[in-house]
Amino acid sequence: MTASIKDVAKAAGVSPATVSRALGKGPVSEALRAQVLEAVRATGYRPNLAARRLRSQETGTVGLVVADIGNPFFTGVARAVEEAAYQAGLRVILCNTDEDPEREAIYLRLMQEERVTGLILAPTLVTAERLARQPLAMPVVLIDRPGPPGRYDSVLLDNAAASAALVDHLVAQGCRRIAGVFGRTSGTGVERAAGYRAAMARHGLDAREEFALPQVAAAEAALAALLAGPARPEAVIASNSLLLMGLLQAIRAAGLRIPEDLALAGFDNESWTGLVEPGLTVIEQPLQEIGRVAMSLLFDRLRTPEAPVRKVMLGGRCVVRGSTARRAMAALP
Amino acid sequence: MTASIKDVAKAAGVSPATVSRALGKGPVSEALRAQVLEAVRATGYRPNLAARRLRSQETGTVGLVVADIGNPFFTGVARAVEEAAYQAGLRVILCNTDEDPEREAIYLRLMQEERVTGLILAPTLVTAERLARQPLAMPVVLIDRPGPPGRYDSVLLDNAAASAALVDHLVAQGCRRIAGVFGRTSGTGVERAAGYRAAMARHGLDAREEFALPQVAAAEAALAALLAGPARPEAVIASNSLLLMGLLQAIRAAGLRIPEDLALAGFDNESWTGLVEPGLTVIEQPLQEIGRVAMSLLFDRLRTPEAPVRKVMLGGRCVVRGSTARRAMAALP
DNA sequence: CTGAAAGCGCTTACAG
DNA sequence: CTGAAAGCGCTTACAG
Repeated sequence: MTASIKDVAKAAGVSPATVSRALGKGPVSEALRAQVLEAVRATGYRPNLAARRLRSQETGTVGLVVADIGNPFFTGVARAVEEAAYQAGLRVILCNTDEDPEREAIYLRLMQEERVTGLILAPTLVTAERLARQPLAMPVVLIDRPGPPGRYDSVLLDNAAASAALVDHLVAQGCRRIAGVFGRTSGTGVERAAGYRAAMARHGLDAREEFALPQVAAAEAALAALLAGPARPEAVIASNSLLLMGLLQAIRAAGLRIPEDLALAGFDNESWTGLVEPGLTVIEQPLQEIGRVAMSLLFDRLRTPEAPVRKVMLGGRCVVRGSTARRAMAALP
Repeated sequence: MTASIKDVAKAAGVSPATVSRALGKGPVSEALRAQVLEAVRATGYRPNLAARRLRSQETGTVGLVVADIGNPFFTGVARAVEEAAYQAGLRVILCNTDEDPEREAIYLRLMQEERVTGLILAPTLVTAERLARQPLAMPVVLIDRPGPPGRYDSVLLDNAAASAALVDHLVAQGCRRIAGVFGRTSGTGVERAAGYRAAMARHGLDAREEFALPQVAAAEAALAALLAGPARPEAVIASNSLLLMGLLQAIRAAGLRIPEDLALAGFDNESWTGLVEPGLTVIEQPLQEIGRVAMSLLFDRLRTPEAPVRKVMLGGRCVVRGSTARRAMAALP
């Protein structure tokens, strides 16, 4: 069926070893190389990567395991990872876990069976905890979400600073009753909640937190809980874009005006956040940079396996829009 | 380093063949199977997929090559493909070409070298044409975009019907000068333009077409061209969501009201189209179904390679929103 | 620079 | 049911 290296060798009148060298980096005379390339063309030969990997014990493959490839955050990071991998002559296997720890486990096992050179992983909370007990037997860089402290290289948003930036901004706009709705499947939600709490305390304000699944419907329930409470909030922060979208819909459905009745802010500068009325104030993450740094950490780790663990924290950018505008907000009591 | 099947065999006191059978489907006594599983646990053995694939000549892998994984259309289809593959015990290699024919060529070559069982492909126009001259040496199902006629199984939106539905709807709302902005990198844009043209002709109306790269900036230029023309359109149709977003921004930037000054409609029911003001009228595609049908066509093809080529056309759903509301539109001349 | 040979880690006829 | 042996398609020391 498909031509093998033997067929090419026969067609070129050389040994399989010479074909291999001509197509790889081995030393071959120009004359033979030309013969080989001609034979490759004639036979339509394509190397069998399974055989190459088995023999060379190098897969030239990076695994990228993310929670939700439909999330523009991960799409953006994936692009950067793919670009860096391409530059380095590596392939990327992209796996989407849908925030499901079971799928995560399946894919992590698969990555081992594929013998990937290294892995870039955005783990759920469940898997982050399992990683503490059952370390992965390959070089891993964590992105977006914290894992067990001090075990793996990682590149994260400075979540404490980002949450603080949102709180500071809202306080500057005159808000005092600021609530937060945080995703509960990832360590990121936990970190952003902690940052929010710390910032609120710094301002001498009471924190009011809800934890929710990263789903539109869950955000609606969270808003209902907040509105039902004693001191109705003047502003709400969402820790991810799905929750932000859910809150926006729920606030509209409740007939409340943004920002007059309720200011709204969140994470991730997705294009729709700038298209809705009013535009939503968000923390923009440096997607490209996260992907680039993750690959760079991975390459460093492969080069020097015993180097100390590195944790890189990147700053976000606060994009201010109408959803937190001061002049439009109701006067404080 | 990593345990091989020999290590497991030694630990279990059996031959490598028995280990292989115990982990696969071969006939093994219950006693030996238990010993093997215990040895697997003890050694932390994970099969080497490269070796398995080389020996069995089956990769158990489906390639999915899409133009833009950041596009919710492809994300949705990819989910369905992945789900169907998972059910069938297959893996999916996801490749993102960014509408770049060169990257497409690289990935198609890679899919051959990976010896994928089959391929699901959404080709650019350039690659669709190349496919006519250089057929792919593996089972392929085309999705979303047409290829060379009669060569490959495919599952497509009924683009003519979808375009007609938009035109009919706009005509029913009282529009007559309906323009269209179509993506020019894919066969889909071409098909939707043809459907638009046919529907306009059926109504006795003049077609007014612009072709643009699927980018926000290109949509702005297209709108400028339309507005600069002699008979300013009352409505514009966008053939994909990036163009739709670009048109929305450009119309707003031009200070025009939707739908009073210009009605707007397009393809793909992305969440933001329902969140903006006014909501945008769009054709919703059956993403799940496209992915499921594609995999089913692929499986059929693998089973019966000589069966006649099949082309499945799925209907879209017209989601009517405020951007094409009649009462709000200006009176006709 | 070139070829013959070994071997990567599996699976699978082939005997028993 | 079980084991010994062959071989998938490559690459890479090893000689020359």
